[in-house]
Amino acid sequence: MAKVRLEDVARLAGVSMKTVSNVVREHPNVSEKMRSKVQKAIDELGYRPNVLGRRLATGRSGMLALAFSDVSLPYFAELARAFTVEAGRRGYLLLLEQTDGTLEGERAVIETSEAGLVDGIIFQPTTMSSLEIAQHREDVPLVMLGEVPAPLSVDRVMIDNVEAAEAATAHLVRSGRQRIGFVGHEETHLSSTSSQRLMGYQQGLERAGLAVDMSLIIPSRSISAKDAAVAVGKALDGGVRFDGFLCRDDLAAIGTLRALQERGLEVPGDVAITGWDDISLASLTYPSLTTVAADTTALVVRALDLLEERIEGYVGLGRHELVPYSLVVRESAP
Amino acid sequence: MAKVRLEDVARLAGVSMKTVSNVVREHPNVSEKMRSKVQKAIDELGYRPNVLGRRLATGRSGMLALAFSDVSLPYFAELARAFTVEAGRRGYLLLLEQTDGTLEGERAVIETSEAGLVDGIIFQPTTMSSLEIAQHREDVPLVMLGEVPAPLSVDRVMIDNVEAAEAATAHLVRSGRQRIGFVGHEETHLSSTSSQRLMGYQQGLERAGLAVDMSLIIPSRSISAKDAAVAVGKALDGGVRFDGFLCRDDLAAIGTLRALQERGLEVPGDVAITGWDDISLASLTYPSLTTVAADTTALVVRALDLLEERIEGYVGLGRHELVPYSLVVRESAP
DNA sequence: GGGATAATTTACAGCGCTGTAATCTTCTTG
DNA sequence: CAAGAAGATTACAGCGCTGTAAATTATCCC
Repeated sequence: MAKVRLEDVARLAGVSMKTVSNVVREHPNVSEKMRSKVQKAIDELGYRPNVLGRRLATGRSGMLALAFSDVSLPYFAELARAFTVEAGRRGYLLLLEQTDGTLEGERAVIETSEAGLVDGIIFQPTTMSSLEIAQHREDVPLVMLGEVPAPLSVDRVMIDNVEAAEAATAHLVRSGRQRIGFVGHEETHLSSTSSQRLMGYQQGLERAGLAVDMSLIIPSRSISAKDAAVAVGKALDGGVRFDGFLCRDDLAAIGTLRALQERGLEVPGDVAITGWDDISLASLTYPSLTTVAADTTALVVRALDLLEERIEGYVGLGRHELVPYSLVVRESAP
Repeated sequence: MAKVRLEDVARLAGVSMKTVSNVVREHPNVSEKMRSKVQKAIDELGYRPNVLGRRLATGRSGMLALAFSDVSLPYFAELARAFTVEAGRRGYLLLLEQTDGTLEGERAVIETSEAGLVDGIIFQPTTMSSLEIAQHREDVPLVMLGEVPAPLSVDRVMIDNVEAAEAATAHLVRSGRQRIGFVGHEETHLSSTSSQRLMGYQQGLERAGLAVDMSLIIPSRSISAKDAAVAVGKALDGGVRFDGFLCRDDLAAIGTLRALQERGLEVPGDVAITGWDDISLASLTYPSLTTVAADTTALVVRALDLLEERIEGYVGLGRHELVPYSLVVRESAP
């Protein structure tokens, strides 16, 4: 079956192309008579509008790009799901782009976004500088996610990482922990995410009158459970004692948990652990993880709200919004 | 800065649009003189080709859709990552579609694919019937993934689930397990995936001379670690004894692990567990999971090979291919 | 150096659709 | 019942690009 075009339908129905177009798009000013006549032709021919043609004509592609480092990280996977669903509800399709957290990858995202393929882009950078982000073509609406400093001109949605980290630290302190470690940040090139969480950790300790002990701060070769396990294991084997861990994210927490259990330490008996992100597996480890949970729904909704406003033509300084978070208390740090 | 079109570049460089187009696409027959002249104009204007225009003209969108139930499931997230990367290597962008495993969702995928937006689609259905899949418009190349029976006309890549399940079962038997349970299939509307794995489980038991005991077969309310944990917990609390579990997937295995640990049972001492998918966290649970690992790279590469061949115009009966798998032996079932 | 061949470059028609503006109907209302 | 308003329909240009085929220029060989 050759492809059916708008024109074919118009010819069969004996009306103009525009009328068919109006019927297809449910334009209000179409008489019932026309509508049914055209609909009949559409059904008969099995016509499907070609999205590309429409998009060229309207200048809207109906697609959004979602760009972050790596979907295989559970937090991003869950974020991707939430965005796909909500974007779908708003009539957009989602293009997935991964940057691997590299500068090249992030630049590629910006490039792609300029090719007119997508109407807007939701971007969680890891390394790109705020300056460079600000220089992207202004005609492509962009909303940032995450902790990288946002240029004044760009919208951004995040949670207050410093505050949340401080709250989690306070929670550990409250349960009597004194030697609280921090695990999972990068060994070099600290990301903004890690640095804000570290800052909150430090504040939390200081506010509790505890000294920051550098030997308790354990970086990880990569953002993964495996490397966190290795790093924590090495520290433990090196004789460092901990009674609590503020982990940069749930993956680090899972790695930490394993490193402790391998060595016969009890969680939370000997050591308490908090994670970050509240990935769905966080409630299924044993013990389950106490973790910082961003209000993902709010995050997604606000990000898309801001993006749609930009797409509708809003101009103005970047709006920098915070969405709520909560500390979900589970077994690993009651 | 208003958008720059091909025509603007052509005018500035004093050449035809087609020549600019040729330069942009690195067409071989362009003289060096022309190339540099045009390139200069391109740089001066900051021209970026508009992908939509190109695609309308060539009839190729350069996009592929990847459709499955839910990216937030780790296996799919990891699959999505592999596909994005490999598709990117081949010059395609990936559109993510989620079906939630519902018939509606799966139909929507087929619909979208017909709108000419994507050049092809990689689709892992859960419930759609082979007949209905076969009826999709033939002009949209489609490659199936997974265990749903594939129509004769459609390409499909999978691993031999029955054989793999049998192998995993045999592995459990070999370590002396006698009361091996199966966990994680649907309570009603068994998916093809579950049913094939159950079949392999049954074969494995029978071949070892063990009887199939229905009380050891534990369905789960949903494909999730949480529901698997609940289901297994209920069985254990109901007095059913197990010394091994073949789990439908790693999530079920994680849930099972937790259910056992909560009740003070040792893994693998009292009970051995195998999972399926080898998600990245499988090596970081404690104990780590023995699991069936599909050769994802091969899967992705073959799926894209087949799809590209279809896009290039290959017609012919559906090719049904198997890719290798292996049983990764870790702590949960040594 | 002339004719033939190969290499470049160009003009132009679309790809499939929608916006605009113009035209034609139908409906109100004094 | 006619004039004007409102509603429905249409013709057509054009979104930004590339394929085709024709036109032009360069290259080759005896």
